[in-house]
Amino acid sequence: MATIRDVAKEAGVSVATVSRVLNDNGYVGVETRKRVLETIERLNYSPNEVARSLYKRKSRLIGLLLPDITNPFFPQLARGVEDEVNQAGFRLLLGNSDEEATKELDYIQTFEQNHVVGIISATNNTDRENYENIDLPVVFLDRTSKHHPSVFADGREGGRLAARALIDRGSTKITLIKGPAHVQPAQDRFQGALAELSKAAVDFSVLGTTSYAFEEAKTWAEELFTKHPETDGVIASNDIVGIAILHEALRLGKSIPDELQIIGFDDIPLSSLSYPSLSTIRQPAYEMGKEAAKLLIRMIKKEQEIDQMIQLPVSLIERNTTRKVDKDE
Amino acid sequence: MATIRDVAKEAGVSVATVSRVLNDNGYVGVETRKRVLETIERLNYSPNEVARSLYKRKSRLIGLLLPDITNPFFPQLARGVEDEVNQAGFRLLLGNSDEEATKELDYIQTFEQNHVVGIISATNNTDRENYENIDLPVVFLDRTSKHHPSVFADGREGGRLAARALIDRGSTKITLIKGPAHVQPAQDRFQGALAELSKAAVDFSVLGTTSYAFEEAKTWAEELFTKHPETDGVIASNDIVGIAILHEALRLGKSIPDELQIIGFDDIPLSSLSYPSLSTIRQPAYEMGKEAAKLLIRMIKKEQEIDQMIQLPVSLIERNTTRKVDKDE
DNA sequence: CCTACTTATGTAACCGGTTACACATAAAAT
DNA sequence: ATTTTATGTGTAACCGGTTACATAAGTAGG
Repeated sequence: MATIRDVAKEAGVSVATVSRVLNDNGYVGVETRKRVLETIERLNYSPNEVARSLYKRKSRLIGLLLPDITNPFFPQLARGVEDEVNQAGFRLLLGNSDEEATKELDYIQTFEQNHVVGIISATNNTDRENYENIDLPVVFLDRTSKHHPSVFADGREGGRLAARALIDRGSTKITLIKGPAHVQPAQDRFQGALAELSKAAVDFSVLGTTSYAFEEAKTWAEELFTKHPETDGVIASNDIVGIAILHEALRLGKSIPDELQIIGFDDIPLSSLSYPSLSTIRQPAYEMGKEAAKLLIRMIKKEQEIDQMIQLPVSLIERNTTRKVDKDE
Repeated sequence: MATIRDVAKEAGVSVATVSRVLNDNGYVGVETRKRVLETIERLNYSPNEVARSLYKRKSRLIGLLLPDITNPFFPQLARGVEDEVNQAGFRLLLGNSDEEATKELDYIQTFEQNHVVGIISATNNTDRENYENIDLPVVFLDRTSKHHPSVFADGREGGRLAARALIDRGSTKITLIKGPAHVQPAQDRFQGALAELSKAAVDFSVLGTTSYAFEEAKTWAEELFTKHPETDGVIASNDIVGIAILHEALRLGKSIPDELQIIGFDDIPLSSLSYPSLSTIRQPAYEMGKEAAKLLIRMIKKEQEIDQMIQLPVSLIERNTTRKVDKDE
């Protein structure tokens, strides 16, 4: 692998000149520049980022910390982040925390050791000491923090929308699935839905769950119909749980949406492919990722004041697990 | 951020000694070691990976190149890779290529510039010049290459299994969906299924597709039933397409699996949550990721000769889009 | 004609680790 | 008692970029 010194020698100039050509700063004569560029080409030279990072004390890497890329919601976030940071010349160091504090800490350390210029984290416990003595730009994604800028969807409003949707469409015995207690956005949705249900003239019950994993979603679906067989409307904590419930309901021979309405949360790509297709509250995951990345990049470039909180709107995606409602009611 | 020199000064030793303590090599007195460790603790020192990488000419990073993390098959691969490399102390630099040669090349360059110690790529065009002048260990995942070790599932056998399954369960007018021509494993499956169908006493037709994206899957599902309304068995190119077809079939009022059997490929997590749940050919994605990582790590450590090709078995996952068959036929 | 500024280029220090080599002492071998 | 060998520690070069500073020539202004 050729170094800048090789190029310098070959082109008959000093390393400083090569560096100037490379970074397009300082004065370089037209002829010299041409010669250097030609030599770079010829030697197939590409600068060593590591050496550069060492001197500059910063790399062109950004750390992205997710709970679990295997959960279909996160790849979309990740893709949004990636597309945006790439455009600005950055690359991603990726980590899955599995919501474990140790793994999280390990990754944060890796990020620092590798001189990342910023971190985007979609992790719980946002205010844990983990993030307190970091002097890097940090943006929380799909989470909120008092101490760091955050990008998230309006979960409360989402919960309200979901509840309103079922109520408006005639469900009267609603079951509200409460997602894991430690997952912030799950609780926001829950609170929003709870508030709306409380205001309305419907019966409802709450079913607590502890994770989002596929396997367990099936268990909860079964539990739901054992505990609340008479329910005629379910607000799921996310689309995976929603689809699991749909599956179980069909297995039990329930007619959807006539006997039972179901509404999910997230709008993961596969939701539109369930049958009946799942009505859901959409979070603009890809856009959220992009916004977080944009925000982080602004922080990295120290552009003016940055918005501390970016809340993106959620929307009701009406598909076929909820009944149609007359527009003019 | 404290440096090794700060630690050395504080502990009253030389940087060499601190380095020896850090890396646990060379001779260090018991007392000295204790003092150094205590100082490291007190200063909250953690070594700068970038400086280390520069001297060693290798980092602790591994490059992972995927077509698109948004496709539900790949997060599983990625997770397998991550879990395995983490255990060996490596971290991941992630890139999505979107199957575009330019992006791919850009990422490979990033990987090299950042001194990654190895690359795992799940990219087509494995034998493109891209990978020819790399003097790093490269493992192809879910793809094969003549020049580099590869980890992949037995796609041909998968195709045969899928075809056999439908034939054995009584489909006689089968439609075989041919995945994108440039995606190697899709073609393997296709060839396998084709071979099996050709041998059997069934009618069949082939429908070509050009991508795996969600949106387009719906289009092909519609196209399928327009062109071949009488089909009673579909071999989908992957689970997403399979689920899209299932969705469309149900929308058209077809009874599954009585009127129409469907078999997918991959066994993505959501396949078991479709209704009826999707029968499919399972690829052990997580394990494939792990195997690829293990292989790469062995190459990095230059342990003995390495297996050039690791083929993992596929298996038929019989769920409810195929009919039950008597065991003793 | 002299000063001041612009343009062009080179030298060497620096970033923060790692390690070859030198040196010193103590213990073991001859 | 002398030579080896094992143990413990320090000095400085090195990895490959970037950049502060020095030097020099050309040219614009007074």
